[in-house]
Amino acid sequence: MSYKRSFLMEERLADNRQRILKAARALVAEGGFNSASIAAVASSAGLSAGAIYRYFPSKSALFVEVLTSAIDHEIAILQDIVQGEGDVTARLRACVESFANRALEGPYLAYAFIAEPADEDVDEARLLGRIRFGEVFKSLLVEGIDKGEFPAQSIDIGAACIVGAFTEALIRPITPRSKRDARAELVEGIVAFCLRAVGAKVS
Amino acid sequence: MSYKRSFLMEERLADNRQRILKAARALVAEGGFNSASIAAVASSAGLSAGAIYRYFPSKSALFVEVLTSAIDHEIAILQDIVQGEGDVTARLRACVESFANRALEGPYLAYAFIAEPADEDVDEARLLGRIRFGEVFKSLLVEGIDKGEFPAQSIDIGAACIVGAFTEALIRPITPRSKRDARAELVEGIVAFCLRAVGAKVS
DNA sequence: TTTTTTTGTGAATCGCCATTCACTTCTTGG
DNA sequence: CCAAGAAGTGAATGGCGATTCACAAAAAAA
Repeated sequence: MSYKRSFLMEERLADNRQRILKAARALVAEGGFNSASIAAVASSAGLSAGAIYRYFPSKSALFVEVLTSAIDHEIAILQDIVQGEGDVTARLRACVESFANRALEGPYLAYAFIAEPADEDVDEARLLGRIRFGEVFKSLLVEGIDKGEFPAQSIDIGAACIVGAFTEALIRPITPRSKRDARAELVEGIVAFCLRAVGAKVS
Repeated sequence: MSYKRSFLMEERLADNRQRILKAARALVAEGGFNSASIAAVASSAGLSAGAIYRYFPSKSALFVEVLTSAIDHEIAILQDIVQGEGDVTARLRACVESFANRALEGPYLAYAFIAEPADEDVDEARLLGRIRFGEVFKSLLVEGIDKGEFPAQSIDIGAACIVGAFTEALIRPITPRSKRDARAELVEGIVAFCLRAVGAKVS
């Protein structure tokens, strides 16, 4: 009597959902939120506009998920580095480098993470993401100070400043109309700035 | 034959224009771009919506002007400090303090300067503003390195990072839903971070 | 004062999308 | 194969707010 989704059906549905997310991510990545209308996402995912609403209650819910999962991924990478080996200075360096490099890959996506305005809900997710990035750096700062690698300093402010510093330095090249060469130099410059800022010994 | 505006008329028109700008600024300052619809600006300036278009060709033109003139003002203040007395370190400190303090006064306006997304045109103006802020810090960095107060370092990146650092540190408290106490501490923390970052001697 | 030009009004238009919905197409269970 | 339920479609709807426009009020010219 009652309808029961076959395994294959379940798969297909799940797959659709993924495809929607992926399409949305890709659109944001290459053109910012503006170019990511429901219609565009739908067609790019090979579905109709209406179908999107079988998977997500609203546009912002969709993009919150896009953002959040991208951030999750990013944070996981950073966490790995933080929990890794080496002195705190080296790990801080690695975090900044890693983040910066990835940001330089997908300009718009990073831009969207960081700066592009959108929905209230999406913005909230973004803010949360920043805070989470901040936490990662906070933990490094605490450890560094503990081990005497860094001088005493305000943890919260320092963490926010680090996030802000590389964020801003990235946004200029990230921002639409500009080439990005000298990537390595840029990243190195940012790293150096951050290390000096926290008072790391090896500059 | 041809119509010629009386002096009083000219005055009144100029005054209207100013009132529109002021209303727009005020609205942005207290509620961000969202709450600054043409209708709102108009009524707050004591005019009809249609009238706005006699003074500005479009909404974005209006807001570009709001933003630009606010930034001009800000830059002028910083320039003054830069051209002032004292060693470079002290002036850098003064710049960061000054900017941060003013940002903390009018949360939303600063937020709008820095982060709130809007029109393409407005964003462009914002980007330009950031670059201009960057210039100010660049000149300080150059001077500081020249005089041996700071170690050699990448000027452009350093300047961008400074702008980014205090910007981010300010945005969190600036962002709508959060109290802001401990203002002095925050500002001091940011200053300290920036000074360490440029390698200033007195920390 | 009458005429002409400019300024001001605010309701109607217009464009833009997200969201909905009546309908079609596919799945499932019999 | 058929009936019932689920998924998918895409044109219509609806809301929002910038922009326009036919008209009214005010100011200058005659």
